[in-house]
Amino acid sequence: MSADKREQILDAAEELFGHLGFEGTSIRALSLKASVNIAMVSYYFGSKEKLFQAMVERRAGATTMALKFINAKEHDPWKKIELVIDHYVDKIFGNVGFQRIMYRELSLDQRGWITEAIMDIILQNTREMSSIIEEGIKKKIFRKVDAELTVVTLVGTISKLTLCSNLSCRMIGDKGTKASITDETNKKRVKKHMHDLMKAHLTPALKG
Amino acid sequence: MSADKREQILDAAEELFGHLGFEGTSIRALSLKASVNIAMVSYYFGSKEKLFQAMVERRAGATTMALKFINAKEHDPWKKIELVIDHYVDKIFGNVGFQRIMYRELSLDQRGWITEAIMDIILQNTREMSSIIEEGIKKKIFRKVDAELTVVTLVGTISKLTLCSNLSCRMIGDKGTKASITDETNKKRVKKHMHDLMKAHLTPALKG
Amino acid sequence: MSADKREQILDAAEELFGHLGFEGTSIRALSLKASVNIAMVSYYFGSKEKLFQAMVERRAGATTMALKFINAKEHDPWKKIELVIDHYVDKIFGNVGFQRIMYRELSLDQRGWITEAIMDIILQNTREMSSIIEEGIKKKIFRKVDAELTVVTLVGTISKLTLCSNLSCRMIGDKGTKASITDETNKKRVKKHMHDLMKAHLTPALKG
Amino acid sequence: MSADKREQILDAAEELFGHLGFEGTSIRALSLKASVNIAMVSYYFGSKEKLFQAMVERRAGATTMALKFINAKEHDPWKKIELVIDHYVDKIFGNVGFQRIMYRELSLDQRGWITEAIMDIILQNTREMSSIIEEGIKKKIFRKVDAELTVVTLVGTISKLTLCSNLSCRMIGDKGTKASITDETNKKRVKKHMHDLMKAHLTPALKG
DNA sequence: AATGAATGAGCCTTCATTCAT
DNA sequence: AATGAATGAAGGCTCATTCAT
Repeated sequence: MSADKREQILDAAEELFGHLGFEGTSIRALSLKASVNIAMVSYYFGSKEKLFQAMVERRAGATTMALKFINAKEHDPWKKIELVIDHYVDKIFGNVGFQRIMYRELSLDQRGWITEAIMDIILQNTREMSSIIEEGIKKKIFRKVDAELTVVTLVGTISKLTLCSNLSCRMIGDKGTKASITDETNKKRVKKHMHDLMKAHLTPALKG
Repeated sequence: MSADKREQILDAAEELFGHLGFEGTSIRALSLKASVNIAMVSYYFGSKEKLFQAMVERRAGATTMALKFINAKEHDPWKKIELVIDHYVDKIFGNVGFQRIMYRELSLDQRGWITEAIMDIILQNTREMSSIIEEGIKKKIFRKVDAELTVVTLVGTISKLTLCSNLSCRMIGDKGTKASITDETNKKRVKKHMHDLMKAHLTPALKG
Repeated sequence: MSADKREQILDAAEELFGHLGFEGTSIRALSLKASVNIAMVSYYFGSKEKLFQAMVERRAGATTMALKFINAKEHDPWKKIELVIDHYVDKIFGNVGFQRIMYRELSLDQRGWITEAIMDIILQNTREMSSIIEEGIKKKIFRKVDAELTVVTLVGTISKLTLCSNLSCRMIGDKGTKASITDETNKKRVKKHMHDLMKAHLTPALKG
Repeated sequence: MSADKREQILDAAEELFGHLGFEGTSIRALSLKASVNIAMVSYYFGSKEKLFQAMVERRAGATTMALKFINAKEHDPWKKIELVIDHYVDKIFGNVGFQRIMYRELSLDQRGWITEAIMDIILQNTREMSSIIEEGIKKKIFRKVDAELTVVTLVGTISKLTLCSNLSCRMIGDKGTKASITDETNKKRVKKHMHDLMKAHLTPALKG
């Protein structure tokens, strides 16, 4: 059955591209991992590059329009920020592999055709975040901060943790434990830190 | 002259590895860029991997022990944080290419031997930062925050900006201008944001 | 319907083999041209080689026994030669594609099994021609020429024109016109030349 | 040494392309035949197609301007025709392999870039022949024949013999002997036939 | 009868590296 | 010290063919 093997290849691609990079992953290794014949990649996707593209698009479809829902709801900005942080951490921590692929690709000058696609995926979410902060500022509920860089801080903190998970594990301590950066304990800790940080950052200064 | 060609190769390596990745850079392209014979890479460095290692080590030497100086001085924690931010932004923004290489390498499972080396370089600095924050907390000058994750935030914000410079330019606005993320205006804006963020984040809450 | 698709494949084969050669024609291209499924070639013919064989045999059947009729009739040698030339030119000019395939195949050392089949087709006709000339010589109506090489001349002249049609167009002039080598005007010109040549070549020398 | 292996490859190319065709010849077979590493073809020529081109150009250089010499000399047209036939037969019979490659390539629609080059080589010679015949006609030494088609006859007869040597051997008899079409005996026979044919064809008719 | 999926061998090319000079 | 030539492995991809339905 077609759909089966196609998915096997896409899964293998996500894993291998994530760990070894595009150039570091051979079609032979891919077909071995997916337990399919080496010719199936060309058969289903046409080429290695098109497989990469298909893999990005598959994941992109599931990633987009995630935060719109939150922003649309009639919460006050504080609640929205809280929800956004929780949602974003859950989403990113739940899909570390693909995150790596996207950010690595953004840092390369190969395959320019995909940069735009990836940026669109990311910008869609960051713009939602920006608009929440700007709304809070306009309503005088938030302090007048640099909204765009605040989003960078939010996104950057979480990216840092997931992209360099080995490094992050060593940075945030618990040296003895071999816990993954994405386990529940860490997830809670990160959410708490982000809530705390945003609370302090966005709360207007007291008068007098 | 030996030293000359060695440096030419290392320069070419930094540029090409930065733009195309390790696997995406061929020794042929490297030797062309460096204007040396193709056999020189193996001749001087032994192999492509060892060239990579040499390039990392060259840059690492110039990068390490940068923040120790600040921490040693007898500033109060607030001043130290301020200095650290300015210094760190300057340093990272001044060497975007090598940053990319390091972080991309950390996200790959190829060449495990180098991960440790890179982590050491990074951890050296982040630990300095951590110790500043923890000192401030102990002295009750700073609020009792998650020191380690605060460092992640600091480092993550700046990494985000430099690693995905195209994306960042589109995130932080000034849509009309084609300004680089690392130009002076942006550098000042980033420093200001970080100062502002840390001020709000670390200032102890007023007593009731 | 079976017969239909078989013919479609054979037609496509004749065209593609003619233009691209046996090795240069892929089964994929073939099935696309014939608008049939890619598996049909193996299904109907067993293999690419057997399809080639079938195509040769189909055309061979229609080609053979063409000149026998002329030789059998009770014409005098001069009339026979005239008829043979006209008939041969008509036949060859009317089927340039297959001619190309045959002669190209004869010049290759691939697929030896088919060489014999093709040679039989060709020899059948050239022997008829030989026998006409030899009959004329025996009857002292023709000069004592090298009958076999005379046939080579006859056949070679026409082969040359059809096999390298682009070249021939440029050789026989009318530079301005983009006329095909096989159009009516050229056909008449070629027949006239061949009649003229054979007349001069075969007419016995005057005595005294 | 460079020149050595380059020549070995070109020699192997001429032989294998001649016998198996361009598509029918693999680089592996080529490198085996030439006793060089498989990567040397790309190293010296860049690609299979460029090797083909180089092979054609090498032979073309040696082939061109062969007949000009004859035409320039101050012979009468009869002597010139005689010399041309002898020279042409010698040349073509001495290089059957390359002839095959050229004519096969002319009959294919692959690699259009080379068709022009080959046609130039051939046309150079045929135009010399044409001019000789036309000169003879103008001087009333030759009969008023179709000069261009006469050249086609001349060239076509010889092409026929060399391109389909197996066939030709069976056409021109001596069935018992396994003699090559290009051996001395056959060469003489062909020259004699061509002289004889041209004599008869070009001699003006006697006046009444 | 007819097909889309699947196969493994082979294609040409480029790779990092080593050799002879 | 430095190089152009040479190597064998591996690269992505296409091939003719067969399988399961």
